[in-house]
Amino acid sequence: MPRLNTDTRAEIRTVALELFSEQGYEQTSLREIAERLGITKAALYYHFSSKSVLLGELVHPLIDELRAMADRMGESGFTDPRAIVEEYFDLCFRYRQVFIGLLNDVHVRRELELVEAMIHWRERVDAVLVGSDAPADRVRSVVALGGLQDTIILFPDVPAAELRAAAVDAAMRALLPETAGTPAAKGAIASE
Amino acid sequence: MPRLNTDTRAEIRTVALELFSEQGYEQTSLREIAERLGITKAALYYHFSSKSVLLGELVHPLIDELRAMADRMGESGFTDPRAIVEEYFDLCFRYRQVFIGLLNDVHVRRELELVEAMIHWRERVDAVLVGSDAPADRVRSVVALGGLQDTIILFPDVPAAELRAAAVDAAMRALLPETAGTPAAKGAIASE
DNA sequence: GTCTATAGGATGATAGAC
DNA sequence: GTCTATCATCCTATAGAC
Repeated sequence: MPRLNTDTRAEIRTVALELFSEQGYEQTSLREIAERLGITKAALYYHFSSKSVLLGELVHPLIDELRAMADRMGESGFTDPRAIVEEYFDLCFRYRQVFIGLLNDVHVRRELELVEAMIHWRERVDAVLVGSDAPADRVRSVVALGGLQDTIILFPDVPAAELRAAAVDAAMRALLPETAGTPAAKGAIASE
Repeated sequence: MPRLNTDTRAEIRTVALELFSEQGYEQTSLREIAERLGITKAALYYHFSSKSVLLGELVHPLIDELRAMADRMGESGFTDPRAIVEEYFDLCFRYRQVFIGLLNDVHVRRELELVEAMIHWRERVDAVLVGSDAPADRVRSVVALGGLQDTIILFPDVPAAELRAAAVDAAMRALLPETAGTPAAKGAIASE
């Protein structure tokens, strides 16, 4: 019989994200998800045609937002490094459960062909952040954004505002060209 | 019959590391490993008592070295931030296949109880690198070391020396306290 | 050291009743 | 929408022959 007053589809997504994040995608069976909801695997298949489709619905919103962010850069005047770094932090933070639990999962990256997408995204962002596509320069951007992400994973209990301020600050310094130490070196970057 | 002129045990380790890195630990079956070596699963079990033990033999050397590095800090005079960051880069680089392929695998981290180990390690290293255990300060260390790791993953084709120079440099800047821009702020850190 | 054969179990997915 | 029952497939691991 139908369960009362519930949006089963949404509940499945919620439980799936929880379990995928905790245990990994492959290590979580549809049986587990169904059991926690008090339904059967077959009912689950009524709502999602496959395990992979369920995964996609969890991850795609983040991917889409990342893509939209990259699109907005370059086109419009969205080129201020600090603004970009801050927005990237906010995006990672908003989707932190997906970020931590799913984007780091080997199988998820394979299944959704995420590696190429992310590399491509990074290339575009790096170019704007350090104004170069030479590896020696892009390294700075990778340290900045990669390090930024890690703070969200490693400090789940630090208040968001405090974390954001400290992390963005450190990331901005990582972005500075090698001749750093001279605050005026790149105007908007070095100033606060 | 025994295969000629081969060290099967070592070959298993090599092939396992390759496949685990490419596909993830759980996604790689012992059948696959055995097939690639031209032996059977049963032979594999002769050399390694379980899949988990095989995994442990691949990962433990790295864990041990990380631990040894943390032990050397504090005790002896091994406290120069740049030296620590450089050694951390070298360690990550030397074990990059394990680092990229296994430490990022959810199931591996679970199975080897790696999360607590890594968090503990980071706490000790952070304290030496930024001289504080306040989150606002530790963030700098996390950005520095986390970002450093990412460069190894994202730039597999950049010559090691070039990568190291650029990555360590960016990481060192991320470590600077918020009042950065004044090169003399922390002596050895800011100078090159 | 390596083999064949198999136990024992979990999994994703489907068919068809209600 | 949810169920029961089942399929086909894969897995880790073991027993015992050679």
